[in-house]
Amino acid sequence: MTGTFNERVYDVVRRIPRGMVATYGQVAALAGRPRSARFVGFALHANPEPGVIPCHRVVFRDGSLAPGFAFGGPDEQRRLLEGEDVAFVPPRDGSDNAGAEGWLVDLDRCQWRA
DNA sequence: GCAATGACCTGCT
DNA sequence: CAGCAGGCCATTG
Repeated sequence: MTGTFNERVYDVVRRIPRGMVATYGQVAALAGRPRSARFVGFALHANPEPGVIPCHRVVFRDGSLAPGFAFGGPDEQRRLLEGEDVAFVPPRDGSDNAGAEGWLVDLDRCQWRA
């Protein structure tokens, strides 16, 4: 189990500081597989260590969250991000928002950079 | 043990 | 400008 791409993803997500969010592509890139963002979601879905891996800090490239697949519900995910001082912004015109309540994370201010 | 799918992203037509 | 297809590793049935 150790030394797998999946484990590397958990390590990156776990390194995300509070109040910051990372995108799947970014986590995948930091994990060493910029073209394997799909498996990042798979890894988080497996979530072998809940409470240790802040899956709610991982969002899409657009800043939207994962509707229906959140650990406890999209409403809970947005609530957690707000509780961590994460900046939320209304959806821009022209962008289809698939997030919770149509609120997107302000990647310009809260996107975690290595 | 084999086969198919999976919270995505990027590039090309 | 918009739509379509491909790519990668691991987990589950």
